Amino acid sequence: MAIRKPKGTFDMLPSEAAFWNRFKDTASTVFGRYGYLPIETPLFEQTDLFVRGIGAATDVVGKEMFTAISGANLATLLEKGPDANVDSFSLRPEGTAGVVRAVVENGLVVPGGSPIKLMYAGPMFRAERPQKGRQRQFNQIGIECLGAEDPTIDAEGIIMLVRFFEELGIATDSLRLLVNSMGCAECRPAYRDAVRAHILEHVDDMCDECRQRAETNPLRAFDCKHPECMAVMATAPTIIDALCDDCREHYEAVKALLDGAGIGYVEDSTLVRGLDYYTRTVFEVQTGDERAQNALGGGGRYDGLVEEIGGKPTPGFGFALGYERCRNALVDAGMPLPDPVQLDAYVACVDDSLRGEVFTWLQALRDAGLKADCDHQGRSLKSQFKQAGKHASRTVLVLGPDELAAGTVTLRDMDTHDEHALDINATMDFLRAHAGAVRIEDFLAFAR
RNA sequence: GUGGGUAUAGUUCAGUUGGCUAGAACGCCAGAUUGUGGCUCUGGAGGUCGUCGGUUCGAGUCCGAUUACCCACCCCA
Repeated sequence: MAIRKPKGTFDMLPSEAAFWNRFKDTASTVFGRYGYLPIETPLFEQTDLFVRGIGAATDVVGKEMFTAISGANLATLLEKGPDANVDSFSLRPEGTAGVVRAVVENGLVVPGGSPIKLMYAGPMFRAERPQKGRQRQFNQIGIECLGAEDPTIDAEGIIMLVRFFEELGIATDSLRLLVNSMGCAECRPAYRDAVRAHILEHVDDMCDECRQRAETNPLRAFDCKHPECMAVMATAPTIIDALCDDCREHYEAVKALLDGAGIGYVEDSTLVRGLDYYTRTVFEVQTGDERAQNALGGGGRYDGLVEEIGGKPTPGFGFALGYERCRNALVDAGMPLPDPVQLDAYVACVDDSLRGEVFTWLQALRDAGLKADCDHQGRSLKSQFKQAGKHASRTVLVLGPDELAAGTVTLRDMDTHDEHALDINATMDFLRAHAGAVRIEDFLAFAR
């Protein structure tokens, strides 16, 4: 039986891949305006980085990581059992931990120094049951800003995200921006205890999972969709009331900056990010319709993360966007994927004896900077023209016995149907004179 | 981990109470007189009907198992 792709993966065929490139380019352009610089980190890291960074109690770390142990270590593990202390690596389930690790390891931020702004794009891996908008290998674009606690970082980050969606062509009035503050190490523990107490008070009305959450992570009960649980949580104390003065001030400042920039948002005191590292500002962008997997992107502040993975205390802020989900939203809204095939010139061969000439012309065109191709299957001239049409070629260059005898080639403009007899030597000279820089418009202008 | 759905040409799908030599559209290939595309017309290639087993004179069609995929819950981007 033919080998198939692993569950939850997909092939990016040419038009899809072209769109992914456009997505990355758009992000690079927009985020670049805010001073964000590109970074690439490994697709796998030591498992411990994610355990400490994201949180051992999270679903992402607890049951969704692809973890590998290299050959020799595997032997040790088999020999000594689960307590053996061996290197374990995991495919990255998200981008923040790796970037923060790189910043710390390379000393990119020092206490009291300038903040650094970084952006990344690439695949993430989670061993989930696949469904629409949720794959095992999926692509994210994200940004991280390390070393600045100021609310302007949070606000400009959110604005930047909105601008990105605008630039991409997603109608922003079809999106919903939710914001909240989760407090900090000062005020969150007390709030967490208050929520736990509230759950325990109504424990008989709640689902098994939420009872469990009371112990492990009470805030997550806000995400539960059981009607009974939602009813209970609707009367739970809100984080906003529990914020310490510093957090409240920070939160108010972020909102004021968003208001000033004319960014519409909805305050949602139940918005709880599922990763443990978030503090203070958290936000999420959703599609307006109530589809499954409607979170296109989300993020927030993580002032404790750097320290958690072994760096000096350093504030941080970041967000990530799911490429496939944004793509789905755009396609559902009627946007066509780009057509990746668009040749400048197709070289047609009238007689088999001239295939050598065709090859020479093809190389000359390509070296001049044009996208050019020819038939590789000995097709008829008529069929070659069909191929040119299929590849949306702007022109066709015809080489035949008649041309050869006259020392010319025929250039057909496929849009206007005009044909020009070009002198071989003069044309070759023209192509060579502007090697690498010829555009098809230049070539057509030369022909006239 | 839990639940539901679907598996027939490259793709999207028809196949009526079991009688098929398994079809359509699109795509692909080739032609429609002399060296020229898109439209139209004609012809052609391409399927052990997911896999294994059962019922039957006969199974794409019924039954069972299995695998894969899709969708939803959960979680997250």
